[in-house]
Amino acid sequence: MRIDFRHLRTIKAIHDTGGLARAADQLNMTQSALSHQIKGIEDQAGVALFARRTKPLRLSAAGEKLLAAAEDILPRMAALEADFAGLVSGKAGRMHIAIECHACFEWLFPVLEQFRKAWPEVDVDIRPGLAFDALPALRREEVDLVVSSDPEDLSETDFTPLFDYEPVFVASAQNPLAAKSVIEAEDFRDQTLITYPVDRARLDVFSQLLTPAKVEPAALRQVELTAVILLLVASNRGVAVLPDWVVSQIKYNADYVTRPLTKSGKTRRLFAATRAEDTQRPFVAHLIRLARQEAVRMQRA
Amino acid sequence: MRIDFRHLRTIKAIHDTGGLARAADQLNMTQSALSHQIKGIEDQAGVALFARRTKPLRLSAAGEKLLAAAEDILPRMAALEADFAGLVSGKAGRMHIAIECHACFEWLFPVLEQFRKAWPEVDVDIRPGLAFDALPALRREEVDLVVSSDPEDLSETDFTPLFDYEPVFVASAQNPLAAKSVIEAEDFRDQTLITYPVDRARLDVFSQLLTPAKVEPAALRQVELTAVILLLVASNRGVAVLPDWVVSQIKYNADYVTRPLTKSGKTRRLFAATRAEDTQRPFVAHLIRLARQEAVRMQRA
DNA sequence: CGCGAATGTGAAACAAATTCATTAAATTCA
DNA sequence: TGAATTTAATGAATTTGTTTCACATTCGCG
Repeated sequence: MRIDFRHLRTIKAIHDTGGLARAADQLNMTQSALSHQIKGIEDQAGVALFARRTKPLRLSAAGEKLLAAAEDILPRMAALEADFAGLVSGKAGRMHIAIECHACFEWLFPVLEQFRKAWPEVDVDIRPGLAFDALPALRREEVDLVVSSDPEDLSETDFTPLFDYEPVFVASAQNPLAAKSVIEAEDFRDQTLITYPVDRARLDVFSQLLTPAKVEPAALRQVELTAVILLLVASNRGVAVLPDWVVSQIKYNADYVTRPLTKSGKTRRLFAATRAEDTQRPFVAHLIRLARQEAVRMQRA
Repeated sequence: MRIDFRHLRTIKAIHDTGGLARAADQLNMTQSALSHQIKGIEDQAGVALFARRTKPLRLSAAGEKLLAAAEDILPRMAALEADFAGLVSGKAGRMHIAIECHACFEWLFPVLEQFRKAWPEVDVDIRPGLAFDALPALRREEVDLVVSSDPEDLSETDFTPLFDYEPVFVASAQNPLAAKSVIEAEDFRDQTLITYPVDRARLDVFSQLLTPAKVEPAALRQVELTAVILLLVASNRGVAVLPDWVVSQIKYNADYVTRPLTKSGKTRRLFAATRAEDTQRPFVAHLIRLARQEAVRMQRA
């Protein structure tokens, strides 16, 4: 007989009530069961848990140690059960997010800030390094929501539209291309293109424009932060293609101009991908609602 | 099915080995048993522990929580088992001591200091407030050793002699009684008697002299510390009766004199009382040995 | 699409914990 | 002190729960 939670509860009840019979009552068992139980542990561990000389049972040194362990462990177990209860009731859960679209950090943070306040028991995180296989990771429950602009027709996966945007060309006012009213793929041939440090397939400018047109820019430069990209563009160190809302949001410098792109002039749409089973869960639906609201607020800006 | 240590071990093994079959192997069970086990918890708690979509089983949010609990609790349990092992092997244990003789603090502390170093895993303590019923408390395993000068013929209880002493009368050199070479019970009638704050029955001066002679001192004063008793005696605020070794040990002041007591001039003996079952345990026997050594050292002083 | 590896399932076998009935022991109180 | 009462221990029977066995199912990968 291995020591077990049952035994911890037993020793605690005996100590609390001061007797086998009362403890048995509290635990809804017979006195005999408890007697057998403690005999079991004593045999197994080879120590006496109680001083048997006296009639109301008293803890021995070993018994005190077991009791101490019980008082450590039982509350920890209660906490676990509370966790589970939270999970079942829907108040708690996990919301680990993968974003394929790098610029999306910009609007995601305020959304998550609101969300955290509304669902304090939900474990929120953004998982980096999944820009690639984010949808398989969603299916595998490695993450719980993927922000993506390339919906696939997967059963078990829902794509909820968040908002529409348009990739726009950004360049310094000094750049010769500023003179053109519309930018085409060929225009990139002699430019330094500044992008986020992610795979080409995940960048609208490549997937929508340059790759189909088989155009390679003169140089590439990868920059992490949107503000820094715009700074570099403004000082004519290169050109970029960013979602329209990013450009209108961040106005550190008026020295750059924006121009539509021919081929990808068409509107793109951003989606929240979730597992079908989760889409209706209260906190998942709420996060998506918050994200759409934030998008509206942002478009107005 | 209640959550159980078995389940904690299971979830940990599955996580560590990354598969049911391998985990089953590690736990010396069949894969099927684990499958049933997991299903059991999931049904009981109403949460999924694993993402079932993927083939190598992956933990779900609830599973992560259970794993976290396992990693909290299992080491605590291992510690308990180590405690028990120590208890069984005799390296660990409890040594709670009751002293009927109040002066004994004086020589007990250095003994316990040595003892603690020799037996770091034994829980050493001095239990106050048991000057009375110390022997019953010993039998009830409330304490493990009683320092007593009144051995009783109890089965199950051993009395091991520690050392002999003589209660001696102490008074200021200015006190008229200093002129007498031997002090008798009647001499206390017009004196202030200073004693430890314990029951009369536990004080040699009453049990051996005044109570049999039906003599009541003019006044009583109870003082906690031996050094303070001697201070008060030296400044002639009262007289006291103390074990000879106490008086010879503490020589803060030479202004007091010591005189033998007629009636109780006979030697008294101090014993270590232990439960018969414990007397031969290594650390119990060692403590008694240390105590006798300290007594010899002290008598020489 | 099918093979192999991994997991799930149900019935039966097995093991373990609990109960019932009773005994033994210690404590209380008259 | 001794009878009454409370409290714990024991052993056999029963119930409960866990594990195994044999087989079905699912998934991933070539």
